[in-house]
Amino acid sequence: METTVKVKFWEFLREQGLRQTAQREAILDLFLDSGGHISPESLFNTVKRAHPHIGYSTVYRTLKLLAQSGLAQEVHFHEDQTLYDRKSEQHDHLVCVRCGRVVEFQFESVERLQSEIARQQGFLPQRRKFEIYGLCRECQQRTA
Amino acid sequence: METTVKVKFWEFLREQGLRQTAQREAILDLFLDSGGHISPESLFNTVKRAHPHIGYSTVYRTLKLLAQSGLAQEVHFHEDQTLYDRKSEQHDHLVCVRCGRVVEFQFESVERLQSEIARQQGFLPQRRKFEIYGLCRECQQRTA
DNA sequence: ATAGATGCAAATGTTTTGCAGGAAA
DNA sequence: TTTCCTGCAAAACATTTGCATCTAT
Repeated sequence: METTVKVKFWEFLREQGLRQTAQREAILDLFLDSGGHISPESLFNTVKRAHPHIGYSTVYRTLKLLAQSGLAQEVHFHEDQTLYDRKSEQHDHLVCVRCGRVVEFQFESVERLQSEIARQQGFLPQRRKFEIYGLCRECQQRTA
Repeated sequence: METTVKVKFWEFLREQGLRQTAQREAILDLFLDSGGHISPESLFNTVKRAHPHIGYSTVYRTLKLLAQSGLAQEVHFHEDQTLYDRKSEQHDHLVCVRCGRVVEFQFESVERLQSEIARQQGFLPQRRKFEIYGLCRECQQRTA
């Protein structure tokens, strides 16, 4: 079933007149394996094992393509580094400030609240960022 | 009443064994005048008028101090630049993706939703980011 | 054959740091 | 006077770009 995602990316490339390459495939595979929330840096370090000569630029460029194709989404939990998240339905995140763990959640009520607030202020909402930062269960125990 | 805020900053500095300087005062004044959401860059450009020899580093360092003192808060609406927002109660933002306008809002229900979601996942919430991106009223008209 | 893709090195933009001289306490 | 600040230039980062060389189509 990951195959389906892969095929979508190849289709996207074809539509854009772009090419299917070994590097792009390796990067896509790692991105999918990661289960989401991967940084260009760690992806680069991993992909180097299979492609020792690959450059950072190829990783960055491919990740941008994944974002354009709609398969990935850029997120910014840790201020100065971009992570790439697997795109599914609109969802939000809980981020542990100690261990960095990220848990996704999806609540109807967030959606409703967003529409409601935007309407009141005359905004036409397009997307949102809802991130709750705190301590996950494990880190609470290690602290207390 | 801005004076009160200023006094708080001087107190903070004194407690930390730090000093009150003309540059810090100029930066604080501009930060307060801006009404929030100011970038180091624009603050630097403005403060240069009164202090032609001031350096970027002084601006950055002072803004960090303001954040540490609890008077300011770093926010990241536009991916690659940090803005400094005046810290008041926890509040959230609507950001216009076209003109960059930022509107703050404060809804009891966001607070409740945050607690509810965190509880369900076993997180101890500390802070959040809730930003709705879209078109403000004016930009909708210019588009449609 | 031809438009694209790659890898490298150099450039970018933002933020930080080292340091010598200057100022607040 | 002592400790902290400042401004400058240089360093650090993450990310992007120019370009000559390769490669998928």
